[in-house]
Amino acid sequence: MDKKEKIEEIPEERLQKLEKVKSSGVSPYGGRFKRTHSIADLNEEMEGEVIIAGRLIAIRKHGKSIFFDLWDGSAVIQIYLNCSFIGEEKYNIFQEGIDIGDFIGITGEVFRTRMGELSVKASNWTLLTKTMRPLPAKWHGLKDVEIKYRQRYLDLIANAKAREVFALRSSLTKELRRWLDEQGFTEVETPILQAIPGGAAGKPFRTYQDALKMELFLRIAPELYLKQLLVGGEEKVYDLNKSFRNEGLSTRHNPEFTMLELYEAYADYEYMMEFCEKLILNLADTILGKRQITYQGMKIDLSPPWRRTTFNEALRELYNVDIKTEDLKSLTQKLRAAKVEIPGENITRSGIVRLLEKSLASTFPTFIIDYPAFLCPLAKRKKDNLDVCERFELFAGGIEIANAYSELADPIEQRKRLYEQADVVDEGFLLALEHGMPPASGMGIGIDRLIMLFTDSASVRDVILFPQLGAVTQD
RNA sequence: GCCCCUAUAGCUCAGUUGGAAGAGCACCUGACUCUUAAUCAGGGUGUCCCAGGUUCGAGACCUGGUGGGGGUACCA
Repeated sequence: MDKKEKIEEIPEERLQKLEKVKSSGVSPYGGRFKRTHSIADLNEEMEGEVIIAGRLIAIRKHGKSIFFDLWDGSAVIQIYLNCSFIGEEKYNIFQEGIDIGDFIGITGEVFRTRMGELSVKASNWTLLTKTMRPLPAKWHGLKDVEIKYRQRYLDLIANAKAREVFALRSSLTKELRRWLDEQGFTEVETPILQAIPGGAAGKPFRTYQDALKMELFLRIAPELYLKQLLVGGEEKVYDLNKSFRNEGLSTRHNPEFTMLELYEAYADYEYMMEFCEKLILNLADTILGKRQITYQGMKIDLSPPWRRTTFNEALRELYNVDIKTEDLKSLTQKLRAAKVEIPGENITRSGIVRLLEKSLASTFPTFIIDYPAFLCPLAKRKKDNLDVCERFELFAGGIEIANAYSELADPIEQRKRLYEQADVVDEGFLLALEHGMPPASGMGIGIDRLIMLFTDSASVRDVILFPQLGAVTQD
């Protein structure tokens, strides 16, 4: 597809209008434009002229006068363009050459129309950008989800809900950083390109470093590096990170996703549960201003303390199985007997998580605690029950939100447990542990999922500006 | 990976048992100096996702493919 063909795709009438404004001596693309106000700033008491700019989003032509709506991201205001006031030449160029979608600068006085609408009576207008394609939707909104995701800018123009979600996302991460700083945490950055991806079970993306002639992987989690910082003397660290997992996509999984991972020395998972409550409640209070939320029709009360139930209790309650006395195989058999569909040989960690997710679509956030040790190789075992680890996961609205544990600091046991699960292990991490890591607890929070919960979004794609989609066909 | 649903105008959608591609808005032409989903008169602007097949005839039926959605699997 060459450039010439691309130009031919632009609607003919837009090309004609472009020529029309050019031949009238109006530049179709402006430059720096000094505004005196944002549109939201405007009010009736203003004296003299204001200068504003924005995108023309609706127009009502009346022969010798035109009303149109100008939007600048802060607000919308009506502009009144009058032929005899602004002059016939300027009026006619506007009338013939300007479209919905164009960016316009306006100079004029604020006034109220007979119908009572706050407006600006234009004494001059400036074309700032000519638009070559029509904007979608006026009052249908934009519904085509593929266009929403591929051309997010159109979604942001057409749908207030989309603007709200991403504004909330921005203020949430901002407040998260502010609060963590207030708690004495240090924000750090850890490698995205890793030679041995660790800290989680996901399948990594592969890449290649030419200069070093080595295969590298995009990280699946920052965990092993953050723990090395504890060895190095940091006591409270976090990495608000993008991690990457080369697996199937779903309403809850995007291949690249945002996660908060934090570690605190001298803490354990009991402490971390309280910390988790405080962290999420602070966000709910400051960002949402409430603790009662609705997610996909479920009313959820965030008031603390949140329910805690052990992994074993949860499974016993739901399926009458007791993992204390069974291994993975008999657990799988019992669950099958309880009519749980389990493909493959044995149930997996994520299979169990999904069972819990489904059954915990409850009205309270719930900590599932004390997981079987074989499900968490990086967590510390409980003193009084070595088959179980000090780990919790937080579920709310049927979504897995957080995952945390008391960290395993024993390098000998850590080496054993990692090699039980994988052939290639990050020896650098084990070497660090051998130099001594203080007792600590760490937690990961799925930021995309937390935003889903806070914005009542059904899909993770609705809270990620540019979610991963398939290839566009070029036929 | 597997199963189900889905793709028609710029947008939102209709299209009957297979028989001349439609509506509203947008857009274009004209009228109109306080409208706000402006109004009035006129105009259809289309690779019916793609490639085959069945048929006298396919937007519709069949096969394969692609994109999208949902479910399921993988995600210590």
